[in-house]
Amino acid sequence: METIDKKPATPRQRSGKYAGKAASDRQAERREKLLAAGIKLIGSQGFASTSIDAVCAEAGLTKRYFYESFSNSEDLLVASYRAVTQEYLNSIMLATQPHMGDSRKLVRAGLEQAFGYVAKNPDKARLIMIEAMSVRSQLGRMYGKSYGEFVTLLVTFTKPFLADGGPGDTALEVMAKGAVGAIIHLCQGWIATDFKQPVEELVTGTEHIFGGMGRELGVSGWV
Amino acid sequence: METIDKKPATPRQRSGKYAGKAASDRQAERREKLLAAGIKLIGSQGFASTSIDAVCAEAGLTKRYFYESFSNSEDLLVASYRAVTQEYLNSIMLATQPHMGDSRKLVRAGLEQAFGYVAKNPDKARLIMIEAMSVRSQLGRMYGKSYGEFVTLLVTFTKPFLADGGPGDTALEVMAKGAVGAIIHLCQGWIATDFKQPVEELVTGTEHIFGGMGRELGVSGWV
DNA sequence: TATATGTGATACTACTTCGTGTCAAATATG
DNA sequence: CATATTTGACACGAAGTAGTATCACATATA
Repeated sequence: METIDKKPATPRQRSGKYAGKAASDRQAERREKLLAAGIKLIGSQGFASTSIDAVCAEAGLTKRYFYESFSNSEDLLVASYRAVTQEYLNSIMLATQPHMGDSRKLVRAGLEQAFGYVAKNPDKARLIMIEAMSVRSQLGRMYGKSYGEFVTLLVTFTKPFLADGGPGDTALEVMAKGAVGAIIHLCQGWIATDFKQPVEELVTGTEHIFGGMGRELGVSGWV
Repeated sequence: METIDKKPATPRQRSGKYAGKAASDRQAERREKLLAAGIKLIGSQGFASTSIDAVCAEAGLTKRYFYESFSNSEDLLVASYRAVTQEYLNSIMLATQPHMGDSRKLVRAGLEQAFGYVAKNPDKARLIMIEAMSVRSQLGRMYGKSYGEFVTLLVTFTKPFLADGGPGDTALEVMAKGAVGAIIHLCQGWIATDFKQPVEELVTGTEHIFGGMGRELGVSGWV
């Protein structure tokens, strides 16, 4: 019983194709479906009451494929968070692109998109602004990465308009973080009260916050 | 079998006292213990991973007494949130009391306490600034009540220093909400990164935000 | 056609937690 | 002492979920 004297017929070679698609494509497709389902469910029902089973049902897949792409539900939340944050930031960058020369127009366009996106995508907004907080273990990383990108975006936008003699870089960074916090907090309250307040009021109010910061920093056009 | 002919001996009268204390006192005492246990556990481990059993164990009581004071764990979270928020706001009011006449000193004292409290009470800060978000059903109410009090506090502080010709009341309110959001967001990031950044940097940076708002509003001493 | 692999439905185990119930010991009062 | 209430420890059922395993069927290749 020490040797195998008969090979199991023929060890067939397979390309990995199925339903006309390559294995990696099918896998990526499944991951996308799960991500979309996760965003929808977490954003609408909350992370705590979204089970893996429910996500799979929404995606039209089974648990096996969930664990193929994610190791647990927190993993899905983090992935969803990063995907939506990216989309959010991109949409803001796109909206501000035409106004890079005029700081006032830049701010207004940016804020209109920052609040407008939330109104148009309440589930996604809930996900990135509220539910993301649920993950203690990943919270630090999240702040470091995605919110950090938002802050970097703001600092990048500001620098070209900056005069000398304002606060140092450290203070500038804190101010940018604070500005991001102001927007997020206003959105959270807005979401929590079912978007009752007109978007225009939020934009205008936030514009004043940015205006004040512009004055404080000596930005041309605001002083 | 229609009449009861024999009274069950003597229907004793009891005052309700036990261990030398009145019933309502004992009950309030138990509630306090549970609240303290809840604040400690939710603040340190997070709401999601804090079970009612654990809270009872921490409080040295049993589940029966939990349900005597709270109807479920969310109820405890809401109560904890309100208690800590109250304490937080009171501590800020106390710290600013001596500087009501000088807007610059007022802002600095307020900010030092706003951030100082967080550093001194990380668990409580985590509770009110991070974990409180976990309760979808109560979120609206929270925003309406306790954060609203913070905003009101800010508007109240600002009004006496206000000149004419600034933005309207609606914008002022949005600005105040934004300012609260800036502080909260900075605290969240600070907590998430284990208080690495020096508190002085946060205070100074936030001071600039308030300074800018002061300029924008035409507050005397800031323009 | 025969075989290997991908797929989907579902079963299953292990675990946790909630909310309630039971029971004996401790304390107060007639 | 006898009785009623309060307390604490623990038991219990119901429900939900995570993660794994099983099995029949579909699809590709020699």
